Amino acid sequence: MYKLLKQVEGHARRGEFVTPHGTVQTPAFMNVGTVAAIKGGLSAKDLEDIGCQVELSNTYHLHVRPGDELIKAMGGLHKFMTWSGPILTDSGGFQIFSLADLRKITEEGVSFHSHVDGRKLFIGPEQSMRIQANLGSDVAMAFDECVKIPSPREYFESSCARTYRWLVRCKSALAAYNAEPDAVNPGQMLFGINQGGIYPDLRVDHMKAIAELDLPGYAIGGLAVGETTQEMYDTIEIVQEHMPADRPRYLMGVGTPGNIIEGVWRGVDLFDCVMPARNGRHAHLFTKQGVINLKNERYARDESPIDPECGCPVCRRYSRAYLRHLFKAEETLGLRLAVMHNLWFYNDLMAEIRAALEAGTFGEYRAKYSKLLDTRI
RNA sequence: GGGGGAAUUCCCGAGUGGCCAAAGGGGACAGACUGUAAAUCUGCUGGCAAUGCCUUCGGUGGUUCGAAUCCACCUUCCCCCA
Repeated sequence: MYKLLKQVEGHARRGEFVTPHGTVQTPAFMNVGTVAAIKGGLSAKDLEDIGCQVELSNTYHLHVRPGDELIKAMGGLHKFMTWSGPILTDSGGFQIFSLADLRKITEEGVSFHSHVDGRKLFIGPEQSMRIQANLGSDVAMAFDECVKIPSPREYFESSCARTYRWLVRCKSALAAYNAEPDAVNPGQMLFGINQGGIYPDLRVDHMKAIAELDLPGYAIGGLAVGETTQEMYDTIEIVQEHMPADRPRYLMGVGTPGNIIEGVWRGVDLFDCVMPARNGRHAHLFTKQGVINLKNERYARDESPIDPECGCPVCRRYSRAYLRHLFKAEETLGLRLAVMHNLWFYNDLMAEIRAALEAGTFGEYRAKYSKLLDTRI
């Protein structure tokens, strides 16, 4: 359930999203732990410490290993990973894009060759819903096809139509699975996903069609996969007008801090991205002054924290020089601390955005930070 | 005392007459990363007025049209025998 608290400048919204495992203050960033772990060595406890509201895991990856049946037998994903807050699971649709060389699509669904051991596995709408029901996440994402940009318009047309048919199947399958007596999380919600590349008419037609299915939330998918940043922003702007205002809006896989500010400006409530974790592991750190690469020689004797304006546990204690040393020495502590800082930065960014929305100063906040935060310094 | 082997560009190491500014690896330096096959991948690593030129393969001298590569001596290091 989504409650709009305040509609402000642009299309930006301050709201609350209620899930079976707690209420999410939106706009919010969802922290990506694909295999029920934040890469870089963060625990569920760490997620609590860095202000994470929602954890995100992946259907395909957890199905491959350790198996969704096993997780169900262990009491569901929340209990398994000891995260008691909201969890959203992605459907495996993104793997149609990212594992393009290992899969084949048909109307029924997608057969993958496991990236782990090569074995064949089939995921269609019903399988994706079954897996997500077994995991017991609070939000199950529809099984969609994330199509690379550029692709021929005809491909987007047929893919969108198929993704719509898959969504109808997802809706009835998930309802059935969650009505079973041993359902892990009977209150699990299904979000539909809009596709259509950067073709405005395809995007709008698809959005209108899936909106009629009256789902608890909607996502914009298929962006940040090859188009320009401006095309991405334009697409969000065009689609958001047709997204139900009383449901949460989720921009999948996006993005940089600047992308998030611009997404909020265009009415998005939920975000997720691997960037803070992956780039953190690569010593690429976000600060209020811009982005730094901690491996650069100029930080070798820098006694200051990663970001003087940051209040995270890492910045309160360690110097750039020490963290750089950890990276150069390939100590895993460096990865952990860097990811911790970056995720804190993202969650803190969202808190600042929410505060600015409440104070009516988001326009100024956007003007100050939208470009600055993505700039390499 | 006698015999044998080795010295290569930041490091290790290939190279035994021209295709060598010199393989490969490491390190260093830098870049990429957006619903995670990513603690990964890419570039770069003698100098310069740069489709070419200069300096460089322990040192000095020599052979040759041409030497990191062949010869002589020197220096240093390693191994074996006494």
